[in-house]
Amino acid sequence: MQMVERWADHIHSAIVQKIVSGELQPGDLLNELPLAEEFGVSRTPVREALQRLSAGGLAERGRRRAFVVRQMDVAAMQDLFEAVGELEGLVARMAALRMTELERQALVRIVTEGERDDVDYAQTNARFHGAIHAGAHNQVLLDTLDDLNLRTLPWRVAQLRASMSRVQSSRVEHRGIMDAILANDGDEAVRQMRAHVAASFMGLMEIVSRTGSAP
Amino acid sequence: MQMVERWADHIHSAIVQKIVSGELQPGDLLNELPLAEEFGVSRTPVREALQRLSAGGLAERGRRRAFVVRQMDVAAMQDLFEAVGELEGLVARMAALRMTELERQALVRIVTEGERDDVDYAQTNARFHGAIHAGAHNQVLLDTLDDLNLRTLPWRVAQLRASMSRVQSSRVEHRGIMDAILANDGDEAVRQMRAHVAASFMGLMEIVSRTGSAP
DNA sequence: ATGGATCAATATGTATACATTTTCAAGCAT
DNA sequence: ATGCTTGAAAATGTATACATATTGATCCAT
Repeated sequence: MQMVERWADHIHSAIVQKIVSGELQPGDLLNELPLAEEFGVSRTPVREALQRLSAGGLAERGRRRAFVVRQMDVAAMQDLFEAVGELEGLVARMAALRMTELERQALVRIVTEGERDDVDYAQTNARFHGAIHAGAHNQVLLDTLDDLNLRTLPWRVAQLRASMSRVQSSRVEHRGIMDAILANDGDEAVRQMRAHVAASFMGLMEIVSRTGSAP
Repeated sequence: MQMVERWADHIHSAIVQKIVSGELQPGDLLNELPLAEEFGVSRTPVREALQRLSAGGLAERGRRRAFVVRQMDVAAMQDLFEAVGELEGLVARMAALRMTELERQALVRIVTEGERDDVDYAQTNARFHGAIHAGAHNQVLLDTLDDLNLRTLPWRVAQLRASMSRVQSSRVEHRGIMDAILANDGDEAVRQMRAHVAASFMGLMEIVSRTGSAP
């Protein structure tokens, strides 16, 4: 009973990886035949993968009805980042009100360990937000937020490498959010989380105006 | 240059309609071959439609990897309804802070006309929420909320017919939310919108425990 | 009688061939 | 030179055939 991963799933994951890593950039063509040849399969599983990418917001239809890696103009980017910020705030407030004692201790551990100098910031940040998402105890909001965050990743990779100065202030913000949650202060958690997300997105708009173009 | 709708789109819309209208109920099989014969096409466009249904949360994989109309246990239902309530509240607050004067007047008109006795409540409710969604001026949140609301529809149809008593109180709630928005009172708009959505979902849990079952 | 293995049935996964649509360019008329 | 028409090229949309996997039942061994 060996379960072999289906090609459609594998191709989907592979293309997602290429998009969020920057190997595929917004506007790049996603034609079926070249992809099929690249993976050594027919167009059928490639089509399924592309349709899923489109449903997830990472691809859109371009000329000739072909899929392209999603492009976003400045307005769309602002909407996306604002949505993520508001949702992260919402989830942070819920976490502040209903996290279990175990989950709170795990959060403290993540923040504390993340303040060491030999740990990867990106991973710490992911674990931090992951812990809060889990603490909100709502699978639907978790999935929704994951989808939106995935859509921001292609635009964040460039920024992540550039601004190491963000790491130090981000650690401070993490601790501030953690304190608000530990104090069951939902409103304060919202405020600080919104500010944290906004700060994380700072400087991305100029990248958009360079790389992105209106669909 | 006549643009003929593609089968995949048509089939997708048709199945969505059947699901939200109750003709297809949670747990019902969505096998490819019967659907292909029903629409007089091959399995290919049917598969695309089903995959899109799954991505939209209206279908899920069942036995034999076949798709079925999505079932939800009580916990999943609570998560979904809570998510909708929180997001509606979020959007209401944003609308209160940034609706244009024109949009505010349109909202007043919708609420006022909705209080007449010869108009359909479901339509009025849809127009009311649509106006607020638009007033939030964020396409991403609008799309997200539309997706989640669509997922609640299959469970609301039964309820909508049953409880006519909700109409009167719902009108009062609409006016309360409107007043908060007109007063630019974001926090009050959140509170009232959450209460409104929660009241709209009242009584659905028992339907879940009858119809739905754990996946 | 029960447990497990094997095999057939059925539905999905993939490959391939054909149809349709969309671009783009070349050519003609104005 | 400009604008429209026409047609060929290329990509997606659909149909069909084949491969694979899952499920359920039957048969055998204990």
